[in-house]
Amino acid sequence: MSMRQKKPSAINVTVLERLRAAGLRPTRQRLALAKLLFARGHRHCSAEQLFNEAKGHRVDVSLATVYNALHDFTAKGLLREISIDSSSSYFDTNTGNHHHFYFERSGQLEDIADDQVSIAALPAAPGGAEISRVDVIIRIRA
Amino acid sequence: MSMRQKKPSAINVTVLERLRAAGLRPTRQRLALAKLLFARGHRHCSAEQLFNEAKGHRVDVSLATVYNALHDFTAKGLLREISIDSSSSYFDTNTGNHHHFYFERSGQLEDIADDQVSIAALPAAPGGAEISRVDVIIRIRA
DNA sequence: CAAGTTGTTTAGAATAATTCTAATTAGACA
DNA sequence: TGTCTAATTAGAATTATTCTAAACAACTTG
Ligand SMILES: [Mn+2]
Ligand SMILES: [Mn+2]
Ligand SMILES: [Zn+2]
Ligand SMILES: [Zn+2]
Repeated sequence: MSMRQKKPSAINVTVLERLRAAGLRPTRQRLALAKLLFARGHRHCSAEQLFNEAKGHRVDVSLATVYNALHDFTAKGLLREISIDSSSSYFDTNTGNHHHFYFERSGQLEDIADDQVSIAALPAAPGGAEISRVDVIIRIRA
Repeated sequence: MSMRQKKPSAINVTVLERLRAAGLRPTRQRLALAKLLFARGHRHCSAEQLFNEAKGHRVDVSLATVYNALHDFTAKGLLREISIDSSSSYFDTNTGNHHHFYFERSGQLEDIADDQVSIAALPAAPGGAEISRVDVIIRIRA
């Protein structure tokens, strides 16, 4: 009974399947990053944050790979990219319809469930163009 | 009757008064930039755009000054800064309540009058914090 | 399993928007 | 006009992000 054999845990299997289902090769780096991102609850995370978190967990991964993974995950619909503060963008593990509180002082984002906001009237897109999504951002001062 | 005396035009007087009213010294550079920004209709303008426009109008002004002016104008409420695309921020000459179409392909912004959007329900800010503003962005694909 | 193929990772350089520094210039106002 | 203070500027610095091209690893096929 070798100590080498590591049986993949439930969370690892889930993450691996998510990557495969998205058409992304489950590399060591992507698995580790996806685990950090998706292990528990929804989050809003910058590239730098994820990179530091990886370092903290002894996950050896380059910053370029963090950017690659975040963009690949976003392209496959596993993440949503949010640019609110021009200083850096956030990646949201919640890809469903929802909105945000933005705390101007701290730069934190907090989810607002879709049904908490009701938009009664919306103008038609000019020229009948297709709406890709509607973002509501409630900015909180201080 | 000297050709040197230049009587300030109506638009120049207006711009000068706006700067003074805001507590900003009406310098040659600020007057020229404010004229470009506020001369006609509302606009959404990046620093680079304004800088190039100034060059086109033979307004000799440094890029640092363009940034300084845009931030000073924003701090005094003459402009509103908008960060939608993480690649650069826009400055909006419309500082009243309104919302935006964002054309993902071109990066253009278009105003939506406040009364065209009706938000029936909004969650309370956590901890009774003060809402500084609510932004609605309708993203248009293609 | 052993290629062979293709996608991924990476260090480090490059890019680009923005900010900073420190020296010069120019409004304001007595 | 002279003094004071704020604004402008060139150019360097900063910072998030992207690019390059070489090494590597996952997948496929035989
Ligand atoms: Mn991005
Ligand atoms: Mn800014
Ligand atoms: Zn979210
Ligand atoms: Zn606007």
